[in-house]
Amino acid sequence: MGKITIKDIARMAGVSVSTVSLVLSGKGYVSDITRTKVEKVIEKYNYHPRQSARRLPSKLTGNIGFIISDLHLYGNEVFYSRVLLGAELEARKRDYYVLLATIGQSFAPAKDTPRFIRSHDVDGIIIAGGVPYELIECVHELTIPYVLVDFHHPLIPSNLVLIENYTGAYQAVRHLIDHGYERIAFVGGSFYHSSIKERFQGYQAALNEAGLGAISEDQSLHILVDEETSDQIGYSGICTMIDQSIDFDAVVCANDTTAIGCLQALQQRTLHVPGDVALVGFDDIRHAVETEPTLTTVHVPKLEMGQQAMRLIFDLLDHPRTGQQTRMIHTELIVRESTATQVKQTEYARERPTIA
Amino acid sequence: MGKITIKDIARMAGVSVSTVSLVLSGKGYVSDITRTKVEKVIEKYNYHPRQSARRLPSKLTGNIGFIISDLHLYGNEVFYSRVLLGAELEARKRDYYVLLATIGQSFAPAKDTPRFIRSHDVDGIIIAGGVPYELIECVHELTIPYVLVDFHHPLIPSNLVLIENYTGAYQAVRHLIDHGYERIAFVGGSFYHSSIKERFQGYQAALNEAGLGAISEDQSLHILVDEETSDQIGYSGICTMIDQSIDFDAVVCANDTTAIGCLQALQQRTLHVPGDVALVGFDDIRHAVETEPTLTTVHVPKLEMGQQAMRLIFDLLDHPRTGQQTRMIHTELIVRESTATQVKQTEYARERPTIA
DNA sequence: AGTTATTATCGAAACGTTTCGATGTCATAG
DNA sequence: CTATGACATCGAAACGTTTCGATAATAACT
Repeated sequence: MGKITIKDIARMAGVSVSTVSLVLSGKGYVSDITRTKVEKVIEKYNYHPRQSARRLPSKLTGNIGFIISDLHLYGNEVFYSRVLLGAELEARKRDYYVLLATIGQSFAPAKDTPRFIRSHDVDGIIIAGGVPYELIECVHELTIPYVLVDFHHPLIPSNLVLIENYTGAYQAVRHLIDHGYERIAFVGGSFYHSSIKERFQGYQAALNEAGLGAISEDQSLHILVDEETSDQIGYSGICTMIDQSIDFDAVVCANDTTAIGCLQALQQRTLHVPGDVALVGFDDIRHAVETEPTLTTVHVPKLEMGQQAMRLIFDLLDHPRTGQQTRMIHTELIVRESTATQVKQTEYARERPTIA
Repeated sequence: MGKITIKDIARMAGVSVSTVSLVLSGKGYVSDITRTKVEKVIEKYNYHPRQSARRLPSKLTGNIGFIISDLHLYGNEVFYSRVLLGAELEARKRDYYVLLATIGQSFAPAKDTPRFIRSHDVDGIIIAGGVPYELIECVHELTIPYVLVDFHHPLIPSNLVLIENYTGAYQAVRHLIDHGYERIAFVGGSFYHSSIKERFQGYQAALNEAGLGAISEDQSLHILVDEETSDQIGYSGICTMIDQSIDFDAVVCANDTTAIGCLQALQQRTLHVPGDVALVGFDDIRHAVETEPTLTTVHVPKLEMGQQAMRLIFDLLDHPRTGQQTRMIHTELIVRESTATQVKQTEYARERPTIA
């Protein structure tokens, strides 16, 4: 059974190949009679045009490359997997495919360049999360549009999809202050990832504005380790502060994973959350509702980030002369048990998978 | 800058298009002089043939579809993300791309069929983890090869990549028995996923063989909830057993996620692991080394599973007349703190990301 | 010297689409 | 009655490769 082609359909419908193509694309003029006739044959043989043939005459490939650090995709966080899903959902609408490439921590342009770039197999590129700057520089040289999600290069202007980290952290700290907490610590990883830095700045701003400038400048309350943000950092951060008899009544974390590390350390040192210490995360990963107590955190709509990134790519494809764009994704504080003593009740993650 | 084509290369090297193609593919006869000349031009202009054009004459697309339940990909487990990475690594070697599709818990053939199947855009399909049987039935109807990873249909014979669940669980239980544990419980989820059933059977076999048949048949020691295996099941399973005053000194879990749920419950009820109760997981997910205590578990090489699946697809593509194949992936017991009281030391996950 | 292999190169067809321009048909307006 | 324009259909070129068969030159046999 050799695959059915447009020629077969044309023959069986008694029309020319071009007419079938016209029906397929909905362009040009086709009479209703002919259209129905052709559609019936297409339906009957379950014909679908072959992409590779379809893409040849047009200069496009119908693919978008999605690049992510292996560390981000295969670490504990499901964060970027959901961004990927969002991108895929959006791509689907335009019949585009997403090609995935992971990239290590170091980057050598010749060797590590994702092959879909070398083979001209994508019409656009999405880069999610922190990656080596060299990669961005390399992609910037290309003639195809690209979008950075939750990251950016300090010098190169790019199309961006960013989280409102500053506001999110600000609101989290504000919430703590409103509930009477004062000695609020911050635990996080490397500022290489600008999101972390912005969260820290939002934390400082809220303190300053509440007249707690002393706290915002008290370095003994700031655990800022220069490595990838992780639960390890949270765990050891808390241990350090306790061992050094630092006085704190709340902890704001760079992300949920860190917060979970903090939680473990606090519980191991028999400190009660939120009784002795309140705890706030960031991201609202699924795990945040599975801890005991559940975690107050700043919700980040991951799916939406992926969708926005893909839409931005399409916009750039449709309007090549557009300038650089930045799209902000807004966040929302989700108050759970780790900052408030309430009646416990089963709660589910805010973001349910969208099936399509 | 219109893209460079094979024609441009031919012109600049002063040879025919076919000769350039010959150089590219390494087939046929080309003199060393010509070859070097052509290669130099290719190098100079950084020419790479366009896939869509390349794939047209051949009947193949150069893509492999990877289907996974959204629940598996976006749940807490990183398990199948690593299988995907393994598949991608292997695909890369043959210049194939992996197209990802997620699928919900229910499946309606017309609506939910991944679009790369409808559009004939893949040469083969890998299905990872539990999916609705209808999907397998649908894929089975197709004329392209497909491989099931860590799952199978009870009636349809397929090409399979399976884990040695039985042996793995057997060894885990054996290990517990050897260390004097006797009242060994089993906690797990639905048998819809055959891996879970096999693990349970391995558990029973080890007990029976050690003359502990009474335990292997004691249903009060078997928490078998008919839903997706999760940490919730572990948590509530332990609570149930304790509340009913069931006597147990060890727990074998259907997977690590469940074990982590168990651990939380045990610790909350102030039972010491492994002092009061020993705990064994399955899968060796990254999280297993981040718990306190670290988790004894059965290591499953996830990357290798993906690689094997992709290699199997290629084998089937190369030798179309081959019969159904099943490839077993072997497991290994990793003893950590949750079953033995040892000096604690930092340990890293066994499976480091392979960067390529 | 003549036949046959082997090596080297090339022209042209083929792959399955889209799209451009040509050719008609048929109303409607002048 | 003829010009115009909208509608309908089609043939053929084009997209960038691979591959088949042709041609030719050289080498290796009788």
